[in-house]
Amino acid sequence: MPTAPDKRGPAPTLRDVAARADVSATIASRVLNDDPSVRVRDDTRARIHEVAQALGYVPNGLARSLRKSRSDAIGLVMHNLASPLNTTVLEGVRGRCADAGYVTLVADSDQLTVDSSRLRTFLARGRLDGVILHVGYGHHDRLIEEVSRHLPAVLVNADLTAPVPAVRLDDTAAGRLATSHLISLGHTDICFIGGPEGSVTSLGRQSGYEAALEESGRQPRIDAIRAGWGPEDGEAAALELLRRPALPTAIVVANVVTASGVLTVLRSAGVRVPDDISVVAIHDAWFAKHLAIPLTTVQLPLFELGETAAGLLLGTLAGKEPSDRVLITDPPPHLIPRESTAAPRAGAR
Amino acid sequence: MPTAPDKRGPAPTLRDVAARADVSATIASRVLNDDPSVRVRDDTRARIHEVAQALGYVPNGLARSLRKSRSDAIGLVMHNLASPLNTTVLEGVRGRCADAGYVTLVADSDQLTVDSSRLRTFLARGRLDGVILHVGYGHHDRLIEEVSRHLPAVLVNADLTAPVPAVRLDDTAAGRLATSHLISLGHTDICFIGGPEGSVTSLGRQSGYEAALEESGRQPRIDAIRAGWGPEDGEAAALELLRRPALPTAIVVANVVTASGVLTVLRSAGVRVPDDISVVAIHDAWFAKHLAIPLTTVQLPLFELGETAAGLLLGTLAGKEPSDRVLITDPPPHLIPRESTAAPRAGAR
DNA sequence: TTGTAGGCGTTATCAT
DNA sequence: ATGATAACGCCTACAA
Repeated sequence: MPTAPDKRGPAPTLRDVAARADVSATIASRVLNDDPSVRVRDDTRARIHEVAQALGYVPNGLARSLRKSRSDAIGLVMHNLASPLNTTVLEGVRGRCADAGYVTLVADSDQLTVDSSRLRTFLARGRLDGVILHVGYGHHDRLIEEVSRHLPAVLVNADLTAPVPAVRLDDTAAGRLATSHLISLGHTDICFIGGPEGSVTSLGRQSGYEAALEESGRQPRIDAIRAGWGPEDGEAAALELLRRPALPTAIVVANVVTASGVLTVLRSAGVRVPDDISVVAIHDAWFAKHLAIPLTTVQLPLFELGETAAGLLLGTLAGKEPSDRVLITDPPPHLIPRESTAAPRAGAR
Repeated sequence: MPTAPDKRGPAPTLRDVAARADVSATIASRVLNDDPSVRVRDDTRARIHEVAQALGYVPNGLARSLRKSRSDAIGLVMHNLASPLNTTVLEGVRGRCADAGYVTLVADSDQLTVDSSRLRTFLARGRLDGVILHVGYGHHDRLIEEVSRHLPAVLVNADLTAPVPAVRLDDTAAGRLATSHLISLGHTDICFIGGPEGSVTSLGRQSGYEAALEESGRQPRIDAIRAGWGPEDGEAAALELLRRPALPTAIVVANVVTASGVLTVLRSAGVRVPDDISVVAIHDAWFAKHLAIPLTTVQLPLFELGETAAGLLLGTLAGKEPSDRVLITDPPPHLIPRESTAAPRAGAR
């Protein structure tokens, strides 16, 4: 057990260590930081480490950062942390940063937008070396502009073409995969339930859906409903569908969370999945198999998305010239078949 | 639009502002910080603000923190961020801290435990004013000891009695509420599916379950299964139940995530909920209504848990003497009835 | 092989 | 009403 310095009294500084070890602060600093260009006698080195240990010396990160003008900290501005999808991205970011010796500060994009003093607190110069922005589909242009003016920044799944490096998932490929899965089961009457108005993520998935339909040849019918990313948006969209004279035989939902609501509404309406209608959603998550009916999904590399964004930022900080637009194609979208998709009923159109 | 300082060249410092405004750094500092004890001519004050604005001056948080020896940052060491339950706690913490002008650094407890150099990076003296530890049921005594030796700390739902302030939910009340709901529906043969071995959270909920049974009078049968907090633990527990010669008429599951797995397995086994068996779980979450069957839950104030923990820590930092053990009883556990609970079948025991 | 001195940007104390 | 100075703790030329 290391000797506890006990929380009484001020924490020992480098000079305390140096004094006790009978060397100058310079030597102590260089030895403790494993500076290879310093040559000290082995016993001196040992003594310094010993004293540091005994005193429970912990270097002051603030002073170090001030001196080196880098904080080894990055900021993550995140939209909707309640979504497990976003949490996965966060984990990817945090993991990669930790590997590189960086710590991660988390902020909520909505709060930062509402209260500009919070933004300033967060951006307080020196505290952050860079920022990753995952701000959703809202109108955060202003926030992005403000942040990227102060610090190196990377955008994740951003909906706008800002002059800032950005990382995206391959939404088109995902939409195409989901749709062609249905087509290969024999479906032709397929509806797309998308995200909110103006979301390029949703638009990308929709264009994949359309592409797959067109490639299938047979006079496809494009049928897209705008919804949102929440479960209640899925409920609303499903309700809208139910008001129609006839249901399509299959649905592609742009998001697994939205799909949760779709399935629940279909169930309470007595519509059987997949007998009456097939459903496939984009993004996999732990709960997909536990929904009203185990949901067939297209898995996208969310964790890698976070890692890539972090890697890009860290690279920039290390002086590399960043590619300003990255599309994550590896691993590619991956279909996870469960029970919500099947061939259309014999009688169905 | 504020004049952009452009990212070229070093950021302006307080001295730059002072020089341009033709005052000393002292005055500039005090004016910009609204020090009430400084009396300057209005035009001087205006000039300083103007220059700061024009230069795009942003104070350096590092230097300020170093000088004041406080960073206005707290650390959150979190276990299993993948769980939406934990995310809610995080949001509570982050929200309360942001209100108080603090930023939040997030770390993963497992990583911190595995790699001691990461712990040191995270704790780097000066960077954090305090730490909130939400480390789950694992054996993190060592981590907790280490952290709390360096910094003021608050524990959340911790499983051990450490000499550190701690905040807990009222697990006993939750377990009791869930169970008495079933009892009032007429159930007597009720099984409890708990969390992992040694979790005091689970133990607390179980003791509430037992208390409710005992209070019901009629020769209760205690029947508890140890499981875990993940959906797959719920699946395993349900499978175990299905191997029995006879099923109980109702189940209390200690966690809504675990319950997801329970419901899914019951469904694939053809056991109807709530006709054949009722299920109630502790903790509410957005997905509860979207599961194999909409799940009756007992809602606990997770967000408030985070807020309270943060409040306690911030209070300590402000010099208040902390109460060293807080049980959150307000709002009290709240039953949210859905479709997974009903009276036992007439024929049932 | 080791030490000295200066400065990172701020703010608090004391002086004018 | 304003300014000079020192100090927070560390790192790193440069000097010895």
